[in-house]
Amino acid sequence: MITIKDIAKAANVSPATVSRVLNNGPKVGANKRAHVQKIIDDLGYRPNLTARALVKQSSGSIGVVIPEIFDPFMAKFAHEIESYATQHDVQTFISSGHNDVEKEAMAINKLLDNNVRSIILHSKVMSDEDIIHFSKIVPNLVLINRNIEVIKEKCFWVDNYAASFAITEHLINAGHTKFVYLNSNYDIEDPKERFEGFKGALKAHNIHLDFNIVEYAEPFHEGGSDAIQRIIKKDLTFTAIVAYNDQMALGAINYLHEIGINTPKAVSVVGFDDVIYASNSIPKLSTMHYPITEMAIAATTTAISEFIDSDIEKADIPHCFTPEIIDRDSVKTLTLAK
Amino acid sequence: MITIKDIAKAANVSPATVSRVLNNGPKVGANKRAHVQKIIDDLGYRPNLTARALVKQSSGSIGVVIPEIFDPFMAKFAHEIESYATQHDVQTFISSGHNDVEKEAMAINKLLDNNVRSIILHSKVMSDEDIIHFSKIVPNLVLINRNIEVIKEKCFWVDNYAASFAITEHLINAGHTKFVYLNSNYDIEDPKERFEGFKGALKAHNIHLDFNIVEYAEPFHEGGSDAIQRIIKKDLTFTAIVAYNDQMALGAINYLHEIGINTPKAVSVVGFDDVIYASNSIPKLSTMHYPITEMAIAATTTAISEFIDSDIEKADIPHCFTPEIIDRDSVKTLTLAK
DNA sequence: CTGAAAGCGCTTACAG
DNA sequence: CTGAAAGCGCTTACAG
Repeated sequence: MITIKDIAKAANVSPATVSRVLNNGPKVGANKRAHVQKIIDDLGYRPNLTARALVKQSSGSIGVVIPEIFDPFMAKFAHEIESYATQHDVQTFISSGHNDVEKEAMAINKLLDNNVRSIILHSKVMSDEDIIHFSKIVPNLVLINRNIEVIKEKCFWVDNYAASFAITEHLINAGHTKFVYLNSNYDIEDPKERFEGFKGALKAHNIHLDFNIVEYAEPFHEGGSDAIQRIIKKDLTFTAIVAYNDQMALGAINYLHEIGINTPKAVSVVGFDDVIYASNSIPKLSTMHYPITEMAIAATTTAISEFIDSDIEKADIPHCFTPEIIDRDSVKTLTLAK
Repeated sequence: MITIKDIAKAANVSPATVSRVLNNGPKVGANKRAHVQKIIDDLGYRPNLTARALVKQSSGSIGVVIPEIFDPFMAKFAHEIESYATQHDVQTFISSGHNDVEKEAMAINKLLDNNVRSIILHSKVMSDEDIIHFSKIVPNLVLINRNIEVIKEKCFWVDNYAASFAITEHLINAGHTKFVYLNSNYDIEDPKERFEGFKGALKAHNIHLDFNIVEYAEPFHEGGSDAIQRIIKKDLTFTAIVAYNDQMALGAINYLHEIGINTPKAVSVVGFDDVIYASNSIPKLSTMHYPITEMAIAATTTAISEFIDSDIEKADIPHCFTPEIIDRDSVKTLTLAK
């Protein structure tokens, strides 16, 4: 391994000077700087980041803790964060928290042991108190999909209410009044907020809400399938399904297809998230586009802005994001008899 | 930050002794060991991994370089590697190489700068020479989905020929003789090997192969859709489609659906990989199950076996894997008139 | 069984 | 503008 001393020797300067040119430090003569730089290049020297991290008491890396890398929604987040961080020459550690408080805490601690400069956390299971606790320990804790008042400037979240309101209204504008709502059975904020948005839209249009029309299940393909199956058994009349997310929507569509009910001819369906499947399904799903890229950039910028050269004004970074309607093929406009 | 010196002072021993109990080192009296351990626990001391890595000239982390975290197939690989590594208390760095030789090399170098102990690489764009070059620089370079003779013991790959042969034969056994092959247009080994397997199966059953029936496209949903569209224009007769992978298969199924051709009634379709979509589509896709979990475990074991306590015999780790047929709903058995 | 000392490869006051 | 020196938090021969 070639070290800073080797360069110093070869260049006939002190290690301190080499270090200064490496870090674009001040007070190095132009000539000497060029000379040293040439030797660095010639010998292909690469600084040992571990040593640097030790003296600086901090590495040039950030950590990311998400529930599962495997989940396509999360994978996209991780991908966008990593890609943006890499552009700015910062290394990213990605860890899974598996939706378990203990495991998330463990992941954070491991990251801390590795002296990351910042952690971007996506947690739906930690309490506000847990997170506030960690925000005091972690050098720079940034949160995605979470809004905690006291650390608001480190939070990036989506306006679930407005988004759910909008997609429901989209259906109402298409003439639908008989709804089914397929909700997630996870005990977190998002399902509640989205359901509130749904209720809000119905109310705004004077549509009565019968709680019989909502079913809860795991927010995945199977869950959507199960939930709609339970609805069907109730023998209700409906023309539109609002699902908690795309996966549930797609699960419902598939179940309906199996029993001979066509989407969108017989029933319209909308999802939420706009995951990759949404545009590859039959029919292509109308849904709310989750601004993952924008959120990832905002969060990563906040995570790294303190240790990179950046001309981004913090004040310009948005914290609350509103998804947009992507209207594809799963919604039919009703022509009313009345 | 609480350091080893703080513990030493509190326990009235030398830092060396603390270090020894931390590392389960030899030659520490049981009493003293217990005493020191208690102080460590009480104070909640966590060793600084950066410092340790510096003196050991190597961290307890491994690096993973994959084309894209975002790709569900790759995300699964990354997930399985990370999860297995975490079980053994080793931290994982995940980087994207973006299918670009320069970027992959960059990712590897960055990982090296961070003193990872091993790198698991999934590269389809580097030449054998490039990889052999890196295998000399990287402490322990492990390859997935690649088989390079001279570093065979570090390689883990799939028998594409056998797998493709098997799934094609599955179709032949169901009575199909008129095929279409939708291939990837990537200039890498896999498409060639799988196509050879397809040809091999036809030959074994004396079925004539007209090269007119193969079309090339990007190995994604759109590509499958494009490719089958080109086939349709040729006005060929066929009852079965063998696709390079699930995404192309699904793209083809969707396009056929749009023009009113039903799978599997009118045409049977098989994929390859068994990605998550394959079991959530309409119809559920018959495909070859890629043993990602098993391969990830084998690769990770090889990557970390040298620095963890492990009773796994290296000789017991398989290197070549054969996918299995998963028969779902996209293949129809033909009852022949003849 | 235990401790004092050297050293891993850097950075950064400090002094000049 | 430049260098000698100290130190980041550990581990590990070496000596006893």
